[in-house]
Order: sequence, then C-alpha cells, then structure tokens
Amino acid sequence: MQRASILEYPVEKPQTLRERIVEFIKDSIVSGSLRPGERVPEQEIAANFGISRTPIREAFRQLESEGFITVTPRKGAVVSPITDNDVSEFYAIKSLLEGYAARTACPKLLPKDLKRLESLNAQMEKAGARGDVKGFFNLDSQFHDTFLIACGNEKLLALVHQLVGQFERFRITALALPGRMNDSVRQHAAIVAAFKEGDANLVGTLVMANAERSGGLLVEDILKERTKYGAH
Amino acid sequence: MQRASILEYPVEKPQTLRERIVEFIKDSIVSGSLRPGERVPEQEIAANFGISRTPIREAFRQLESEGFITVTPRKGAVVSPITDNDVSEFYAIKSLLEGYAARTACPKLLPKDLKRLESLNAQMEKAGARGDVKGFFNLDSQFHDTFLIACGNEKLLALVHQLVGQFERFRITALALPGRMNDSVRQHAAIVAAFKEGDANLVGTLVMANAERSGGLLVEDILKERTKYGAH
DNA sequence: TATCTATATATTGTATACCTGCGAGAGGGC
DNA sequence: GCCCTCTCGCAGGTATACAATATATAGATA
Repeated sequence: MQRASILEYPVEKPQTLRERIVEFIKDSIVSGSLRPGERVPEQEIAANFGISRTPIREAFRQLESEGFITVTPRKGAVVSPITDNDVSEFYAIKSLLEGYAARTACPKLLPKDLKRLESLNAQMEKAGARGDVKGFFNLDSQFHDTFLIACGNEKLLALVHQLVGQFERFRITALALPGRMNDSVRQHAAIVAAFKEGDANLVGTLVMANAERSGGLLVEDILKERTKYGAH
Repeated sequence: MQRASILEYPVEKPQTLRERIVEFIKDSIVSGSLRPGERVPEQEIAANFGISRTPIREAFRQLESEGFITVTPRKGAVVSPITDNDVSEFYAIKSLLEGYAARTACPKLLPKDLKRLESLNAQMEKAGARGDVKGFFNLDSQFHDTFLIACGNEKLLALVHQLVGQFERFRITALALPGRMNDSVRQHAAIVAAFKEGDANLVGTLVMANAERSGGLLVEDILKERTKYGAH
C-alpha cells in the first residue's frame, strides 16, 4: 500500500469514501500490489489516505462479501488466497453459466449483435498481434457480455460479473500465456459462425469449451510454476 | 421491526454485534416481517436494540452485497423488492447449477449417500402428509445439499447457498402450493432411482425439471395473486 | 390558488474516542 | 534449561459526536 491522497484517486463515479476505498482495494488486489495472504490493516490505510477507520471498515464488509478479503473477528483482514483449485472451480462455473447464456441468447441475437461480435473479434485479433493483453482482455469481456446480456437473465449477468471480477487477475494471466490470444480468436470465430447458423447447442458447447480451455491452461501453468519454485 | 433485546436474540454462534444484526435482519426479511420496499432506518434499529449505529451500518454493507437490501447514498436502505421476473431468473440459475452438480456428483455418490437420499425423501413424504412445510423445506435443502456437496465444487455449493438464502421465502411459498410437496416427493424418487442407475444425464435432467417445476408453479401463483388483487 | 423558495428537520456519512479481546514477550517457578 | 503465567501493547469492535445532504413543510409571491 503506497501513500496516496484519496482526493485524487477516483476521477469518476464513486461518491462516498467507502465506495472509493472499495474500488481502490479491488484495484490493488487485482493488479497484484496487494498479494494474497497479505494483511490489510485498517489503521495503515486510514493513515495513508488521511481518513478515519469508519469508511474503511464498511468497505471491508463489502469486500468480504464479494470474496476479496477474509476477515477474522479480533484478528483482522487478509487478502483472500486463491488456490489452483479455486481457479479450476471458477472456470467450471463460468463455463456452465456462459454456456447457458449463449444457448439462450442464440435465437435472440439481432443482426447488430452479430456484427458487434465479429467486430470485437477482429479487434481482438489485432490486439493479440501487438501483444496488448489488457486491450484484448477488455474486448474479450465485451464479447462475452454481448450474449450474456442478450440471454435476458439479468441475475445471471450480475452473477457472472461478480465472479469474473474476483478472478480478473487470473483471467489476464491466462490470456498472457503463449499463443492463448490467437487460440481464443479462433474459438471466437467458431462461436460467431455457430451463432450465425443459429445452432444453439453448438454455440453453448463452443462457449463452454472456450472457458474450459482457458481454465485448463491456467491451472496447468499454476501447477508448473509451483513445481518450479518448490511446494507452496 | 419490533422491540427486542439484542442480548437475548441469538442463542448461538454469532460473536459480534454486526453478525447478530445481519442474522436478525435476514430472518426478518425471510419471515416477511420486513417487507420488500420497506425502509430500514439505522436509527430505529439502533434504538430498538439499544446499540449504536456503527455495527448496523456494517451489517447493511454485508446485506447489500448479498442482495437483501438496496442502499442509496444519503437516502438510506430499503428491503430489495423481488419481482416475478427475479423469481423466474433465480429458478433458471438454480436449475442450471444444481443440474450440473447432480450430473457431476452421479458417479461420485457413495452407497451411504444413496441411503441418505432415500431416507430424506421418506421423511419428506411424512412431512408432506402432515402438511409440515417448514420441516419439508429443511429436508429438501438437505436432499439437494447431498449432491451439491458430492459434486466436489465448493464454490458452486457456496454460490447456490447464497442464492437460495436470498429466495428462501419464495421457496417455502412454492412448497406450500397445493400438491407441490407430494409432487416433489415423486420427482425426488425418480432422481434417486436415476442416481442408482448411474445415469448422470438423466439425473441432471430430472434435477433441472424439479427446479423448473417449482419455479414455474410459483411464478404462475404470483401472477395469479397479482391479478386477483389488481396491478402492482 | 398554485408554484417556487427558503428554512427546518430527519437521516445518513464521517471522525474521534473508548472498550475489549488476543498475542507477544518478560519474568518467575519447577 | 524449559515451561508456565502474567502483563503489556496492539488491533479490531463499539459508542458517541459532528458534518453534510435530502426531504418536508411553511411562507411568500405571482
């Protein structure tokens, strides 16, 4: 946690201090400047931002509910550690939810949605070519949101957003694996084609495969890294 | 919100005031004594329990993240309204997640799990016969938890628990519909039989059908009630 | 009479101070 | 020398006080 003035941090939306703190800590965790297992003392944050502990404690409650930190009464908060098993479980759920969304969205997609999917994938191809992982990531999110929104189940959309938000760091890592972006572009192309055909079952299967492949490669990579550096 | 002493409320687990407040408000919402759309003023709760607003505000953050209340900055908290559309979306997701869990759990179920499922369903039949909705509900939850646990995806289990907790009130209403408990017992029997056969796909389909039927009947009932009492 | 405005009130957001429980370290006893 | 215990300090939990904002109400003016 670096020194910072809360006044200058969020240029946009958030109104209350609590909301700003939530955003800041999420960013810190997702970007890796706060590492899993690391303690998050209220006082330190309060001092660094020059505010009281009250909004910070409220932010902690929210972050705890969303899975970013783990709070033990009378002991304090730590960044929730995420294991390879968590990652594996996450991708299984993402695959399931997105697969359903895609199947359901298939007959509902409008021509402009199809155009959008094609356009996004074309941009992704470019981003992949220049190695722009972050750019690719944003486009990929929009791609998936397209059919998550079109499926019409808003609760499902919210649920997926909550999940992917928590695992953002890992999803970016997965994209950065060698060849993964190009691979993903090919999968997306197949998905768009299936959408055009109106083959809902095929679309569902392909979307699930897309998630499972990311998950599989990432878990493999995590296990490899672990072996390299020795156990835990 | 009635007068009560926080000291006497929870006889068990919770340690901090915040946790007790969370439990209390959840119970109040689920039981219906706090109605959707109703305001939840911090001061009133603080006064009724004889405590300060601090733990209550923290409880609000948690309840907000879990979907029980909606907080608008500088305006306050209201119990989240739930529409028939929300119910419909909820059952779609429950069906999906539990269907997957059942399919995955199928080859993993031990003989004692099968025994447990049979025993639970037998108890449900009795509970249904004597019209014990609450008892049936608890048994039903255990029935579903059996394969949710066995499927091995802990995150999935937690997700389903979070969802069903939020919709508990409606699920009880669904069970109380005429004939629904007997109907459910029959569906459960078919599910157990499919588990014994080891037919994972059939199990998944039956579990999904079970959820969808509850959801369908409930939404129908909600719409009927609405028509009876006039719009909104 | 209707509408606009200003003031008052109620409620939430934040800061500060105090209390309590847990853990680390020092001291003494075995 | 080792272990047990007591005490002190730190960090989180709660209470209270103050600041800011939204809503309601009352008054004045068109």
